[in-house]
Amino acid sequence: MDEFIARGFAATRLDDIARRAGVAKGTIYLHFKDKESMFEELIRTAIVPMINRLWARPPQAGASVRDMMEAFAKTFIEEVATTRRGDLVRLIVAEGPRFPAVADFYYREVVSRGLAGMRAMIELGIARGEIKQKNLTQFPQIVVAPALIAVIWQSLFARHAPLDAIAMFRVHLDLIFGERRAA
Amino acid sequence: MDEFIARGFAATRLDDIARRAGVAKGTIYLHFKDKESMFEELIRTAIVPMINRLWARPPQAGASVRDMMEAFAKTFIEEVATTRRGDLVRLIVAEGPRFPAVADFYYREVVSRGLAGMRAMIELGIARGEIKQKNLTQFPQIVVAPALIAVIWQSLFARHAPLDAIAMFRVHLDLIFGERRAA
Amino acid sequence: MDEFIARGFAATRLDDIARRAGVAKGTIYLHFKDKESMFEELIRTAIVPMINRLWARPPQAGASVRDMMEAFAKTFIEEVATTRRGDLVRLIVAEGPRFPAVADFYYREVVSRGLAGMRAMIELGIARGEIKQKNLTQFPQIVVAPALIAVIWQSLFARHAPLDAIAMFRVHLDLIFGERRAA
Amino acid sequence: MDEFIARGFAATRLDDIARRAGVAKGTIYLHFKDKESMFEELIRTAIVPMINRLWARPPQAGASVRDMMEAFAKTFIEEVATTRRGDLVRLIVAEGPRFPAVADFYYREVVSRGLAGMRAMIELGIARGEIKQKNLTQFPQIVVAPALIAVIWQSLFARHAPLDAIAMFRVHLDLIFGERRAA
DNA sequence: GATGAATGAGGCTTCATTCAT
DNA sequence: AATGAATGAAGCCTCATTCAT
Repeated sequence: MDEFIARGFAATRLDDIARRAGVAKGTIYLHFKDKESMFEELIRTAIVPMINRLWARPPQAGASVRDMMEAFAKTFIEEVATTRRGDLVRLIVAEGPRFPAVADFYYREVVSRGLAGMRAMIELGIARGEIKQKNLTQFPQIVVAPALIAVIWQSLFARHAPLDAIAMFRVHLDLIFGERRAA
Repeated sequence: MDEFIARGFAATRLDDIARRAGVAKGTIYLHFKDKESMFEELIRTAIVPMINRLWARPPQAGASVRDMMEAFAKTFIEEVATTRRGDLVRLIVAEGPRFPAVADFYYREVVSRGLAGMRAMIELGIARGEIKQKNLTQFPQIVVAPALIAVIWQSLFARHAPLDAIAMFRVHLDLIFGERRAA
Repeated sequence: MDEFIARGFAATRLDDIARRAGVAKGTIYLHFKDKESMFEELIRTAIVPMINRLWARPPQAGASVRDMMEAFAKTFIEEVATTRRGDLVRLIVAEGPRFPAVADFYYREVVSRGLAGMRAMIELGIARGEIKQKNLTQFPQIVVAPALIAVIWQSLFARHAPLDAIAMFRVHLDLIFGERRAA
Repeated sequence: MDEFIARGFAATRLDDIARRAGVAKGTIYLHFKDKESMFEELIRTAIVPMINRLWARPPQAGASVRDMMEAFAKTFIEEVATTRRGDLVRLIVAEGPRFPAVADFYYREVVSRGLAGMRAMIELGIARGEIKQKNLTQFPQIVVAPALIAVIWQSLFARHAPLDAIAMFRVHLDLIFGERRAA
């Protein structure tokens, strides 16, 4: 997987994968039909731990919705955006159009579920009066958008200008929940 | 360019490019040193019209900052996100890490300039009292984030669930400027 | 090697080499980095048996220096000049300037060693009184020169006028040792 | 011609020839049928001035045969062996087997004529009593051999060990004419 | 006559895939 | 089950040759 992440599907050689995996090239074909299906299966299995990381920290009992979202964002940024898992997301964006099976799987397992969870949180926020804006429910993507920006920024522009993703996300939450009084 | 967008750098064959361009394979090498520099130069020249499209419609005289941002977003979504130019952005995200020259150029010409322009608009909005939240100035990325989401959604998930990018952006602007009273 | 000898480096096709070797084209690259290093390595390994042939027949115990030189020349002409090994020498002359590594190796392994051996023989000849001319020690090349002529003549002019290389060398030895009384 | 000498037939590009000649590539085809015939014709025309150089200095009236040969060798070494014309000889040795027309022409115009001239000189030397060894007449190649060695040495081994070709030729002439008493 | 842009055949090299061991 | 040497299709690139201007 690391090889695919570093070089993309086409530029990754089975030779390198085999060496990295510590097996012979032929052995790969005992587990996968060909390079394409290996790529698809690897992505699938790599996504699972990412999902687990994301949903690992359950919201605390008495937490505000804002705290929950902030905790979620913190997890995402620390566990995904700034790690190799973030490049996994970029890899999916990069190869998705040529691997519909990958895009499908990612949509089903990550995107739609993530958005559903986010929508639930928004509705809770509205119900509790923390969130004023009702129509946000229609577009939970908006809440997540800066997190995706962070992922892309990290691998494309970090060396031009570092981005404090957590600070950015706090400002974003200020938009949604209103600014906090004290820092 | 269309070939690169459709297949990515590595999977694109010079044969196809030549056929599409209506020239012989050898002719390509009268214009480009090799496949890599062709890719980089094509991207560079393809970005320019995209920039022009984006900054083509000047803000109207008496317009509010929100109107300006909405107009900008509309332009972006209509001229970029829902066209082949959007795939160009995705291509840059996909190949950027392996083509630093491309990422650099994109950062310099599009990202840093775009963010600077956006920051200026935010400051104007704050000065005019349209925008309450002062710290938004630090992260103009937040304003643009849903637009990027729209680009990615378009080419990865559109067939699973269509996304009304303009409506999404309006909701996002509601967060920044406060909800409008009437539709 | 035969292909390189027959056509020179540039005009030799890997296709032909592979076919002649009875392997697929790709197999070549399991043994050599590229065409150039294959050429250099092949030449190196082809020179070794040539050297062995040359130094194979040890000078007989009671032989005169002239006999030793004549035996050496006979070996060279029979084993090199009139065989494919002679074309190897011509190949080195032809491609040497463009393959310094080849020229270097040939100088080290064949030329400098050969000249050293020849110089030793000349000194022995002088010590024994067989050779009158002392300054010949400075240029052992002179002794070998007709042998090289024979190699070149063989592949360039043999069909215009055959050359009896051994007879020529005997005349040359007559210059060095003085004419023999009987045939 | 310089391009062919520097790189050999196959590795020389018509592009470079045209640039060096200060004409366009197409213009070459107004003068030559193709690359091969251009090579052959260029070699032919390049050989002519070499021949002229060689036979330019006529033997002086009262000169001894040894003086004549020494003058000839001096001319050859100064005008051919140590100049680009020497590489022309090496080029012919290199490409001759693949360009029979070249080898033929060279044999006819240079080799056979040169050997005939040399044989005449030898006979004169024998008639005058300068040369003792009668059978040298059969192999005038022997007289010329060190000159050819000098040419090859120059382009292959000069940087390993410089060779004083004129001194070598004098030693060689000592073999033929007997050593001179004083230097 | 001269040009040089365009051509496309052909060469070198890579690498996914196979299969005898 | 595992190996890795061998394969050969396919891609990039070069360059002799052509031909419209």
